[in-house]
Amino acid sequence: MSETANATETEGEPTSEKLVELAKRRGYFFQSSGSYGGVGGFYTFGPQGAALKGNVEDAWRDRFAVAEGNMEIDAPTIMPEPVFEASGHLEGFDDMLVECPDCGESHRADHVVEDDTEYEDAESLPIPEVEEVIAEYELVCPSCGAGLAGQAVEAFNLMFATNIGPGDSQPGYLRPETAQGIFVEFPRLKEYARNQLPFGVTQIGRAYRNEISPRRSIIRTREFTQAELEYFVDPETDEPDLERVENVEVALYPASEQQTDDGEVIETTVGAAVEEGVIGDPWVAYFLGVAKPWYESVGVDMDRFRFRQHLSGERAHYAADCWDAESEIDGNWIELAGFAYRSDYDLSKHAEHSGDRFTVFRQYDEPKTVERATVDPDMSYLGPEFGGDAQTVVSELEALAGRDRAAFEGDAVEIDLEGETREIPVEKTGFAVEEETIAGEHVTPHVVEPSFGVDRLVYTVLHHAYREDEVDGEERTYLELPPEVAPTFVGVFPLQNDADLEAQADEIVDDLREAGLSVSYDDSGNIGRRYRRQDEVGTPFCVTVDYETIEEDQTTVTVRERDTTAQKRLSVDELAETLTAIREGDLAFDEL
RNA sequence: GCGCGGAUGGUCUAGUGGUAGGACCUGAGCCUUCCAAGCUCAUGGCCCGGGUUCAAAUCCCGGUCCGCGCACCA
Repeated sequence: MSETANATETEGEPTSEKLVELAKRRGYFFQSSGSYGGVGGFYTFGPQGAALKGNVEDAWRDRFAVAEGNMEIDAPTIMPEPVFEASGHLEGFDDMLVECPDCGESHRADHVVEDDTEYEDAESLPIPEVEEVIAEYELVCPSCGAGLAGQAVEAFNLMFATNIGPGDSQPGYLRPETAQGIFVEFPRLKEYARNQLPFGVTQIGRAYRNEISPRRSIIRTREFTQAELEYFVDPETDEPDLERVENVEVALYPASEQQTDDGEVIETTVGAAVEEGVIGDPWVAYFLGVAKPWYESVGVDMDRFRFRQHLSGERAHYAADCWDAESEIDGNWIELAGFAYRSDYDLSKHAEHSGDRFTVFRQYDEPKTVERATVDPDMSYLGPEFGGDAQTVVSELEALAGRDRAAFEGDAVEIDLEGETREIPVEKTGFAVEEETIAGEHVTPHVVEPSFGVDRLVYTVLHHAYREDEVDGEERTYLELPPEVAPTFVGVFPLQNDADLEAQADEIVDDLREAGLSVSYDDSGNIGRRYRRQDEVGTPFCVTVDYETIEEDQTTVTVRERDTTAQKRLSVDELAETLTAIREGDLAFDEL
């Protein structure tokens, strides 16, 4: 796979340019709203692209939801403002930009302030204050040195804002990641998991970011598809089953290697990487081990694939360890997925903001018995006695019972009420020491988050599948897509314009479609042209009906394989069955 | 958001102040017993707006979009 791949990389225009052209021409993807001049950062997947993307999503679902025993949900793309107040996107997703009046460069205003003043967390300052600081310190443009005083600082939030319902009473935002839709519904989702940790919830869907500068076709867009898994674990008791992935070979690029000049990618196994502490968190290691063979199965070239650890500065403060899956495109590494241990950050934030309970009850092996001091004050006494302060008195009594049981040993208990010491007869407090059985405790689960970018993966799969070779002296372009994800699985052709051949071919098309295969019928031009057409969209097999097919008793057709152009004769009766087996990966063309 | 470069049929491209040509693709037909062959015919285009001009696809300005660099990428 890799030899031809590298050959196509070495000369001529970059594969990306040829691929983008092919994608446009053959219906993989193209810029949206072209008739209206186009709009930056939005792409439409054409017939081939939509099928490929759908197949990739199905493969992801099979592996990360079905095979892992996780549950999939489908949440809205619009959520109300409080969700993003809790998640931190409303504030943290906001960049402050200031433009230089001389050279026109835009800079992060908070960075300018932090670099040249004693302020350390300028991002949290309100904008007018940042403007004042810039004026006060006479800060200058980092590029050209011109004064920035008096320049407006603009807030730029990467979330798309909208209004829910008529008027502007309820602001909402298009989600900048699919994850919040899972976190927000946690209290209900944990019920579906029967309150048992660990459990995982997946979601495949669109997310939106109003990027300042979308780039490089579908690699960085404003609307994109994510496939995310939020795996909820009990941080004290749950451990991944590393044995299942310990022998998976991985290429790791740890932070320590990135920080040296001649840092190298380490070829190792998941098991060894955990043992040697290269991967800090075993859950992250587990999912790296699941992801690697999966990426290979959908067509990512493993010679152009690695896991890169985030540098400490790159990592969110709550994340213990974070790795990205990366693929190489024309010499550049792009992020395909992130694997982060997010601790209880997300659930705690939503618990705090919503007031709902984002915990799971962890039952002790043995119930614990504890003594607890309680009060049950006689309000018919406290009310008349203390009037409006009665509730304060109750609170004081409760607190006192918790911290100083001995205070209730006499006939009266003393409490402090606004600096004044007051006495209350113990018999009126309802003081009691009770034995209580505690069966367990409420735990906020920690979250392990493998988060996949689907569009970038589709791009990588196409890019890594792109091939140029020669057949009988003629140049050929083809996509070496794995049969499992190829948008069209088989082309069916009559050898020539001939009513009998066409009739037989039609019948075969019906049979194959009935068997659930994606079939393309083509009877135009000569046979070679039709093969090349299918090669270019990556159709793995072509079936040709010739005169032998209709003359013989035992009807056969030729089946031609895309990558080698080799042909074999197969009986029509077993055609659907054989091709289905190949698509399922149970049979190889070579074995026919 | 800034700087540089670009935008001509579906795709790739030639070109000039007087509204455009090629190649491939696509469709119809002929030919053709397995790899982009040949022949005939057909469809289809100057990114948008303004300005200069008798006349603008061409020159100028603005915008949109694309590529690259800077910045950004929670």
